[in-house]
Amino acid sequence: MLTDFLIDLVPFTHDELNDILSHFEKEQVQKNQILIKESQISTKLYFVEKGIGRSYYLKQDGKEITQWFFDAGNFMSSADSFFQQTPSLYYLEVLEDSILYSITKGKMDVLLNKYHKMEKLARLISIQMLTKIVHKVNAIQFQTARERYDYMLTEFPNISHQVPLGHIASYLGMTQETLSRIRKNELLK
Amino acid sequence: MLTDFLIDLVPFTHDELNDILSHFEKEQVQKNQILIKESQISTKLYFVEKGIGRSYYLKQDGKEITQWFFDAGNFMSSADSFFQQTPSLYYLEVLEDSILYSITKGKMDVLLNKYHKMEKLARLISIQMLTKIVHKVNAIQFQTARERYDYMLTEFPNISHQVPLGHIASYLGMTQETLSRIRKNELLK
DNA sequence: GATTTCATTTGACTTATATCAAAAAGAAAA
DNA sequence: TTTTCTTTTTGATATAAGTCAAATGAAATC
Repeated sequence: MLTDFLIDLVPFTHDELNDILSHFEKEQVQKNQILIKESQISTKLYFVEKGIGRSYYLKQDGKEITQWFFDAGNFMSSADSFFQQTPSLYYLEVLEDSILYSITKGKMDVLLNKYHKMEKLARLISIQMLTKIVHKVNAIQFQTARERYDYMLTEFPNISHQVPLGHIASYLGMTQETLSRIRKNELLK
Repeated sequence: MLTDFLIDLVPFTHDELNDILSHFEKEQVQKNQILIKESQISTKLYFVEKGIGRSYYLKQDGKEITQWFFDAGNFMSSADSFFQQTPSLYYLEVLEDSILYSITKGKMDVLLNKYHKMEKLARLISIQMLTKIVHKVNAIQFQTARERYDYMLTEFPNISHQVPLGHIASYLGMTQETLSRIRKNELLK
């Protein structure tokens, strides 16, 4: 699955691909395990082979705000913390028992320096993330709570019914109660 | 200024830098000129030497929503449209008489293929943009109208008093009237 | 300087969503 | 099964921000 993801973006040769994959490690992590805490500097980038992850932060009043969901088949990270080695703005956790492939910052730098194509890959992934987050901003900035939920259903169809209501509500910038009411009305439509 | 921006991110040699700069063109554009329209595929990436730009889109009811401001000293583009050659989600316009340096997609591809370091530069710029937009989402998602305005003042101190009120209001996801009232109260503080 | 045009402010009223509190439903543990 | 704990739903009320409309102010044009 990771292999497919990589060659879809950049035409690596067989040898290059094997070299790159050998820098990753397979990790089995259990539900609710935290991969990075807020203010820590991220040392690893993850690819979600199986499972679901999310990033979140705590408001002053202690409430968790989900910032992003990471579905299987995607990279998962506090991207700016990993690439720029700055303190993470988020916690990163796994919401179910999951299988991840991880690569350390050191090994990633080796690959980025060794392969021109690897830099290209990293650029393409960054732009993909940028595009996705732009979609989220557009959905959240000027839409009603109901329209935001519709965005959620199209952007994360799998996730929408697999994670606690409160996580989704905070991701969409609304309260749990509001989301519960929206879902109820959605059925009556 | 463009030169400084580039060498700050990647240590290009003198020759590399000259080669890269020779692929850019200087453009003088007038206030309110539109650089890309929604649904067009972006052919150029711009660097703002002098002036201010913004990206925006139209809601169904015809209202303009500002998506981003581009201050002098930054790249300006519909990034996903330029790099992925997909239809732009936005209009891109200049808000004052400006001086821009532009590079076409074709020339950019030449540079990206020629220089490993150029790919790195593009990656770093993409991640910078990603970081900035993440900050915006955080500000907008769960803060009051007043707090959002405070974010605006810190992220775009120069711009906050140089562009029409309505542009800023829609950027922050509030109405013009609300922003006007916030500014009034801000003075009384 | 007067006039038209565009941008901002102010006021009165409405509404979507938040908040607070409690009940119901579902899941996990005993 | 029963008990306990967690998550979701429902109800009543409050409030921040939106809408509509008019007034004021500033800039551009005659």
